[in-house]
Amino acid sequence: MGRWQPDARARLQEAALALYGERGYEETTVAEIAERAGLTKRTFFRYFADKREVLFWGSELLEQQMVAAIEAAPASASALALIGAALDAAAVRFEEVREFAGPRHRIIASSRELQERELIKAASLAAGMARALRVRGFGDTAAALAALTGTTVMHVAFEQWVDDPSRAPFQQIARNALAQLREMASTG
Amino acid sequence: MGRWQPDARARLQEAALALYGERGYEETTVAEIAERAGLTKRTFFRYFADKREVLFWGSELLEQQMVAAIEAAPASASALALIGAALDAAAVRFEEVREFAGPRHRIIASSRELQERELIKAASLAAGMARALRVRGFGDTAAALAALTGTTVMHVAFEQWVDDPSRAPFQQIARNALAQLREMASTG
DNA sequence: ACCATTGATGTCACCTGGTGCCATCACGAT
DNA sequence: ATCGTGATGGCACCAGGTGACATCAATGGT
Repeated sequence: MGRWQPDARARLQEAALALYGERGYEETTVAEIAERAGLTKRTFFRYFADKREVLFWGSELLEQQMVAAIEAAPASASALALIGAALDAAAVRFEEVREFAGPRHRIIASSRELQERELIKAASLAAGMARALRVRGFGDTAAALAALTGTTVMHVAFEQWVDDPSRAPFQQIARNALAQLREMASTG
Repeated sequence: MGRWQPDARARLQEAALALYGERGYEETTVAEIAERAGLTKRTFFRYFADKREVLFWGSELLEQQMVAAIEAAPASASALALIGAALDAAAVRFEEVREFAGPRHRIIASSRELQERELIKAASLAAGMARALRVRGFGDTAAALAALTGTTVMHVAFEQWVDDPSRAPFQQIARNALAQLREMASTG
């Protein structure tokens, strides 16, 4: 045994999730999170850039997997077909963390600061997908439109998926949403 | 003359815009903004909820006008046609403030905090438009997809419009972007 | 002219998020 | 045993943000 317990980062994440859930995000102090994890405020900020980031650590992984799906798809695919592939990749990730998705989502929904952070993560994701689409030869406008449409579908599908009593798979919900959007855009 | 100069809010906005532009957002202090406006930090926070909000005051007006456009459109309109009407309304507002749009946009682009705030304003706008679409009889999913698609098109069009050397009208750029999105969604 | 009310502002104390700097302590390598 | 090295603690400090209270100008009534 050493001076330090292992997994300081994970302990801080667990403590934050618990306290944010029990007492609310704004009512929870970084010092309290650190204390619950057996650490100090100063150490918290060595692992996470700010009080919000502790809930979003690992979001780069989702972006990487969605971008990788775009890069791996067949060359003949249309822009929205590539977005569909990225959403399938997101579905894999979401199902992995389904257990934590509900509580985490409720916490985020309760705080404007946290919603802001989630939105900029989505924007970063869209920027990454747009870059991948441009690499595949799509123009700036087409790439941006398709990538942002991807985050739109992901957002709408996520809201339906989380807390869905029938526990339908995210992939199915997202595919339906994307199909509905295509239908909407091609008629009228 | 009285103790108070008039237009405290406007003076604070001007001071903030100037200082954010000259020295950068993060390098500017609320106390400095207030001092430049001949006021104090405490008074700044009576007019604006936080340091970011001073750049976004009046954004409710845009939302109101876009929602009103949705409410005023003919009953036969499709969801995306209503979004097109809302974008036309946005075009009117944007052209009114074209003079300030460039500097303001560059300031926002320079700061993550400000980008977060802008994103949540767009999300609020989308929520407002979705509500209006539901009132018009569209289902939850269709309303959310269409409204978020509207903010997507607005965002992409805005980026092209601001600082565009040819000074093409926002309405034209947005209509082109929406048409391109429809095209993309209906093929492939 | 005098006074009470009201609303905008100033003053002060305080909390919290966040950071820089340096000290400390356990562990592994030599 | 000693010497780094890396993770942590401690402390001072700044800025954003808020609550409570004081202050002062304009207004209106008497």
